Amino acid sequence: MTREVGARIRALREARGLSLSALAAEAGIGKGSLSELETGRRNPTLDTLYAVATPLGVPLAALLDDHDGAVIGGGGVVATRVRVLRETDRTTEVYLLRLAPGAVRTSPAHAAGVEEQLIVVAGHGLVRYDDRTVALAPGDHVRFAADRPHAYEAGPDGELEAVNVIVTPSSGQLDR
Amino acid sequence: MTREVGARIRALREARGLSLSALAAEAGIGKGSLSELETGRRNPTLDTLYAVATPLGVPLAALLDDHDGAVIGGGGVVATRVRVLRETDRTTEVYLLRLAPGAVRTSPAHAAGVEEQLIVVAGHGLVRYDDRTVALAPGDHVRFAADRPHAYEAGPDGELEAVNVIVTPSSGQLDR
DNA sequence: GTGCGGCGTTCTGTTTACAGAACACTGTAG
DNA sequence: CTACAGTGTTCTGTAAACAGAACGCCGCAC
Repeated sequence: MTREVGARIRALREARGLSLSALAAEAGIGKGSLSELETGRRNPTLDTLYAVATPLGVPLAALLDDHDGAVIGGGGVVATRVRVLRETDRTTEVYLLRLAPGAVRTSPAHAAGVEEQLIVVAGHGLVRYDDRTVALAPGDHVRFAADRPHAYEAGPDGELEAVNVIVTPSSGQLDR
Repeated sequence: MTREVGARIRALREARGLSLSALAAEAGIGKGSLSELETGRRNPTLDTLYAVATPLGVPLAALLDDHDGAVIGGGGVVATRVRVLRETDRTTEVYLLRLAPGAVRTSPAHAAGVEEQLIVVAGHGLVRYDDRTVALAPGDHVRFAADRPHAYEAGPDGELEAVNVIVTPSSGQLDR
């Protein structure tokens, strides 16, 4: 996570032809801090992130990569965010999940009212929610409330690939 | 800044009917940390922000409020982000600036290629860039390269209100 | 060759974010 | 009334983010 953010900052900085020292000076932070930040060895503070984003001329979200195409994965699981649609009453996120054979993706409980759906594109596996375990095969569709812990698990003999849609209700005052 | 983020977290938490203790437990952080974070007395770490965003079921950007309608101001200056349009080759941001009488908004140099425009809606003031000082009156329009430090200044006898458009070229690898 | 200015990294002491405990407060049960 | 389980706050020691200095490296001038 910090590694990705750091790499993104370095890419943005180099794209602008700025030296590390120059960006640190513009941002008003120590260049040692920026060096360790870019190499992912620091867990930056909100202040620091903001200080860096400003002279780079990008919104903070660009550093966090919280947009379409974000890749969240790790540990045999790759989740590519295909689409985020923020509407007044709900946010819908679409991911393409790919799990290596045997890999498990566990999710903590989301907020109340969050619903997940899954359509298997390829491979076999399991999804666990509540006390149920449901087998997954290509073409299968699952829908469940995601306000409890749940997990996806790829079968042992092949990659599991699936489309995952998460709908989060906005509970009123999310947007103003 | 930390104050705004904290307030937003508290609003999201209460909207979901979660107690502070419960959210802290779900996020895996100390409840003292969350308390001080929500009251704006802490400058949270990237890890902490991410830990809090996850059980709330929102993307990180929702906590940072890096979207349309964001209010950036402070110190006699209020900047309301009216619109952000992110395209493949450039990002365009539109702000409505309001400066209290005598207030000054200084900007550090943005990245190379960034261009700003200003249309004065009401009031009088000055804009400084390069070595030039240009007077502003209602209806006036200014356009300049923002890759050098620049400043807006409201006149002494009334609020200055203006539309500010900032165009940042994407320099290739910003989006992937 | 010797300087010297720039680069990014690593090192130093100070500040502070962190987890968790102790705390004060409120409502409910008995 | 006391006991208690819940709330959010403030306190305490530890880990780490911070600014800035010191360092090693490279390229260029001379």
